[in-house]
Amino acid sequence: MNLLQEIQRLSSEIISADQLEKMLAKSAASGEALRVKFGIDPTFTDVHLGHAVPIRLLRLFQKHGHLPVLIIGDGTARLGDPTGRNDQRPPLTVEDVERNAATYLEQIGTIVDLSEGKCEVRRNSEWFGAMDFFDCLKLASSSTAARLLERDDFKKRMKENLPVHLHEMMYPLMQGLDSVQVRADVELGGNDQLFNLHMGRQMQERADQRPQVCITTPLLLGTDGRKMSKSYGNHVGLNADAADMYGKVMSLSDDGMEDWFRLATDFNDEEIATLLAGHPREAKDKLAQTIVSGIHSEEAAKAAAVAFVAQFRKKEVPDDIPLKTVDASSYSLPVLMKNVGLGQSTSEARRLIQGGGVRINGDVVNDVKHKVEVIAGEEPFLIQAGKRRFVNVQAN
RNA sequence: GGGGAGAUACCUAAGUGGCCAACAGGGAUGGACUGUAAAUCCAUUGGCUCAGCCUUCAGAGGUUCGAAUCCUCUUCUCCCCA
Repeated sequence: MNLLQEIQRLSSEIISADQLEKMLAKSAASGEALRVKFGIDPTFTDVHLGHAVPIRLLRLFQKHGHLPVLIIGDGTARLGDPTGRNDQRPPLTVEDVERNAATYLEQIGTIVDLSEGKCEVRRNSEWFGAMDFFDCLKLASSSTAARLLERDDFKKRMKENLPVHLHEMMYPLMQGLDSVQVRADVELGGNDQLFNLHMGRQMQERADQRPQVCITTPLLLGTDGRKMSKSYGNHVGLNADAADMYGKVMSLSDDGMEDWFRLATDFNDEEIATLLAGHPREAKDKLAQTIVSGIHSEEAAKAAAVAFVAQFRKKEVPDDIPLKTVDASSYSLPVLMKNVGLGQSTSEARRLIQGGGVRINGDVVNDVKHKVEVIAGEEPFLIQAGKRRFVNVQAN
């Protein structure tokens, strides 16, 4: 498989493949690396496996000698890419943005080599911070309302009578200006970024630059088959610990495995076909171990797999249970549970108890009035809530 | 600027004076079954010192024995006209 084919395997749309082919050929001949732009907005801290798909593609370019240009959207973060949610994002402070950016780079660094000369990291506040209102007007004049309203997300919201704020409409222009500023040859982005990527092309043309090739990557769906999102809890965070990550992948629906193998591992198509032909559980174990190995280590992945089997198939109690201490006293169970973090409120704990989901030292307790004596100097005892929350409790 | 419609719990969405902590669906959580898959079934889904009490229906006031429901003002959104 040549590079172009490999790129195509990991992408859903390339504008245009012909242009990319020519660029690659030219670059190979001249030895001049392509500048491959990828932008991220440090609006939150959790980068998940879905975000990793374009980053893995970026790594592919890097492996072939091209230069990743990572844009930290510390300017655009001020507004956040419009998503159609109508909740107002609280404005991020400079510190938030910096902290998020640092976390992002750390997590991205597990996939792409960020070292000097191998990668270029830019912040778009570099140019946005220097613009005054008249510059903004000039930026705004580079497109039209009709053009911007073509964007799916805006179109949809207009149709549903939801607000579309003016500043949101500036977002694609800002992202486009990034491309002009860094003279991108190629820009990568998720499926939903196509419009923004196009805007970069258009704006580069206006600035007399060669328009970038736009490549979008398929959306990696969450473990439940819906869009991967932290708010659905169906995501696999890149900063999750090995055990958690392994467990999350194991909860993936069978239908999702093929995509996950292709987009989140390095197996080739034949290997994937072979794996999928076997027992789904075995295939998923392979998938989970491979993903955990890539981000943590092979040993961590093996350990996670062993612990997982023990805990969920043999229903054993895991080894590393957090120990919480409370004042020695007599507690009603719901209150004690809330105090040790098993539940947000006593009402929630009460529900868990009534639902039969609470065990003390292995025995189900379904009496909400159950009293627990925590006595100084005694061995800790175990409270389990649901399948996977364990806490040891002891008097402090 | 003028006129009209609307804001209900995580989401969608009923409710137009007492039967409302608020129908229904989704989601989520717990349980059964299992491969922490899917499908299915059951329960729960504001808080608390839990047979009771307290705080919720955009916000602030008001009417009433009693308001998510009626009135006034405010904020926000959408539509039509200018």
